[in-house]
Amino acid sequence: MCGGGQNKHQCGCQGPRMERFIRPCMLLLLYEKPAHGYELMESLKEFGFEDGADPGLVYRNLRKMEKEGWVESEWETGGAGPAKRLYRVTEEGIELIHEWSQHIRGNIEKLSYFLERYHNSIG
Amino acid sequence: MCGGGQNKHQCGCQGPRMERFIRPCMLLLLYEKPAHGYELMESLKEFGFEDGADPGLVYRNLRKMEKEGWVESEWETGGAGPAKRLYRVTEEGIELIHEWSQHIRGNIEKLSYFLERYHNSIG
DNA sequence: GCATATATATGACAACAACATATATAATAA
DNA sequence: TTATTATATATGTTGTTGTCATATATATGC
Repeated sequence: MCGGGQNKHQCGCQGPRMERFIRPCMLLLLYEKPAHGYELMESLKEFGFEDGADPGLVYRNLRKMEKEGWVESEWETGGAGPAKRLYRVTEEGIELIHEWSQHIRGNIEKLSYFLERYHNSIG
Repeated sequence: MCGGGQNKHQCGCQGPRMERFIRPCMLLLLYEKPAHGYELMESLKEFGFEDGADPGLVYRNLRKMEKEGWVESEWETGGAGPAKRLYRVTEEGIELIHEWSQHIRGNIEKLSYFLERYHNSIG
């Protein structure tokens, strides 16, 4: 999210990065429409990955989530360009989206508490 | 925040953890009142670090932030118990709190976008 | 023929949370 | 008196992860 690299920001604060936020985003995108990695890199911009997500991050997460059984893939040959691996979310992955949403809700509350407290003491 | 360890949750989702959220929280606490590490471990509970933050995490972050010039410390001997290192936030650290708050605001927006989209497609 | 866009993949490195453990001091309970 | 607990700081080790660089291959446009 921030902290140098492709999602730079000006201050030296380096955080918080919310590293694994990319995973629920990817699952939700795949729920909406099966897609391949290159496509996800683009559409992740909508979730705040400003310059498009890092390819290594996307592909490795897809591999890992497939290993975990959250997504499944099939090769798509015969289209334009090189062969693409089409991913779709599994039932298990869909359950995970629901659980993740709960945690994201909790994280919003925690971040909001920080902001509230910040305003009361400094802001 | 979640993802195993001291801040466990039941689902296997492992994220997002928002790792470095501890740093702005520590700075804000030190702005409100100079404190030592052991004290911070306790008061971090108020920010959602449920079982109290990990000692290693707290002390290493204090060291690192002192190295960066965001906090400064002095030994406090002569009280009850072992000597404690009293930390206070520097001017530079205070500026950082402001910048961090902006990013936290941004992160809330991103997480909220996820939730909104989640509700529109599944929830 | 050559550059570019598309598409997937991996190697290397640094940052960080997580967990375990070591240390010392004072107060309290047995 | 001894053992235990609370206080307080610190470090070593491991696994995960983001980041960056790079390798590979295919199709399209110039």
